[in-house]
Amino acid sequence: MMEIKLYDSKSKKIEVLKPTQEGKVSIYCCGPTVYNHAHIGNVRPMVVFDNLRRLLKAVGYDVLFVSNYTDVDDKIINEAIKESCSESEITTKYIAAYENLRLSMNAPLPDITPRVTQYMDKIIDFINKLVLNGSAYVIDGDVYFKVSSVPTYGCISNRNIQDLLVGARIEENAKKENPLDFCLWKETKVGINWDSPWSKGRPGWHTECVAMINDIFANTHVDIHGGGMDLKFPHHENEEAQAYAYCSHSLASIWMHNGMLNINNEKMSKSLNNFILGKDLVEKYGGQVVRWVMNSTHYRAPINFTDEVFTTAISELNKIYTSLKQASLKLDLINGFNSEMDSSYINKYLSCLANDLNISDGLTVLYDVIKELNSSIRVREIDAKRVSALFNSANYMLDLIGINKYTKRLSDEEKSLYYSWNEAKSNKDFAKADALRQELISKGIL
RNA sequence: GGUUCCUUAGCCAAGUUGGUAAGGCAAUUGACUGCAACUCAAUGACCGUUGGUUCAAAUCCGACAGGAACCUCCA
Repeated sequence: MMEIKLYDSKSKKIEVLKPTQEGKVSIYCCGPTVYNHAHIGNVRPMVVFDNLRRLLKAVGYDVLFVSNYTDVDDKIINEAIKESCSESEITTKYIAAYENLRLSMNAPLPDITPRVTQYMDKIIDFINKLVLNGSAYVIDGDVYFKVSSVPTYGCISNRNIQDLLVGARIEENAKKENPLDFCLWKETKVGINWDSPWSKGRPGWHTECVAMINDIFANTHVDIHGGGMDLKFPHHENEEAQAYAYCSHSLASIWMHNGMLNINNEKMSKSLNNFILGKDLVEKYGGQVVRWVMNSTHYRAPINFTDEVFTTAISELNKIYTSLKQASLKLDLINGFNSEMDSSYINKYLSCLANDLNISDGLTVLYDVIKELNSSIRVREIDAKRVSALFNSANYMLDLIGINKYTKRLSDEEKSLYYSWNEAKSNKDFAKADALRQELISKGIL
């Protein structure tokens, strides 16, 4: 099996993926808090981890991909109050919207999508174990995690407790033993809440993922844990700390973080009023173009969205599909399709992707294929075997990064239309030829 | 204040272990074409600035300039 190399945020090195179970890879990716439509920042991890999932499957792994929905949160409660409805009405609505968005981005749903509300017993149980083993403490119905109980605290985000304390804001919550301690359970009187040994309340955000991983995956461990760069601290740091406190080992073999997204060189934020929803962008350009743009920059680097990058993406996709369309047409006319691929191109492509998902590098291989394809269909009599292999290879490469394959085939009627056009041309009946050409174009055949 | 990261042609962008820079878009020129479109070919980089290490640096080390993220909810 081809070796997969991925950058691990914790070791700060590119590591070879060594799954705990032979032939199987487990991935957990922090999902959205479903209080609103997903913004384009949420779209990036969809794409990045879907690319990873596709690659792992392509090289032969059995992949278990889990991503949660945070459906208990202050923002959800506030939204429910604002809309005067229940929390679950809010979350149901936005989970559906999120799933639609995923599908429009050609990112299939995860294998499992646990929700906090479904795991409340497990979460309470998990917190309780941390209280019992002394790494968490209870004050007035709240439960806090004791950061000092974990000597490795800071290992994910490369911080030390000293620096964090210096930089910490003045904490209004005087109840905590240490300003860095974070809330695992919070007593609450507003909004939805659950009974617990400590109070009626709800869990803190940082504890849900660990508790769910603990329940879903064996040994409180996943091969790959992913999310946005901004989750490194405090979210992932706190997850890791809880895992250590709970079972004395790391939560994940590889911690992957995708880069952020800027709009015209500015951070996307509500205050700057440059907040773009995923659905709006998809409506404007289509999921394929958006995905192509996201694929064009390495996943760890920030992407800057400008109109120009979308214009470029449209040109690039057009060029590729034009080539595939013409090749398909030529093959279709002579029933020249087979299922072969060019293994040399494919292997080269795979090894680019296997190197920490270097899609840019991989695209050079795709462009090589397209170039050869274009040349090979311009001859009088095409080599169907070769053209087909190139065509299939390009399609396969596109699919690996979540871009649609070209699959259209001509009907007999469409074929005869094409022949009529050729005939008119050879008869030098250009008026008729132009009319037929127009028809072929409007039918998407040319 | 602390911690990271980035700066490669008009634009996007790759560049594991140092050996004089992939690719794409746009542009110009040419070829092909009934006219187009498509396609093919050709044409571009003192790798932010400046010191240093080295036979050799975009790649390592230092300084400077500019930009970004995190340290608080955030993908």
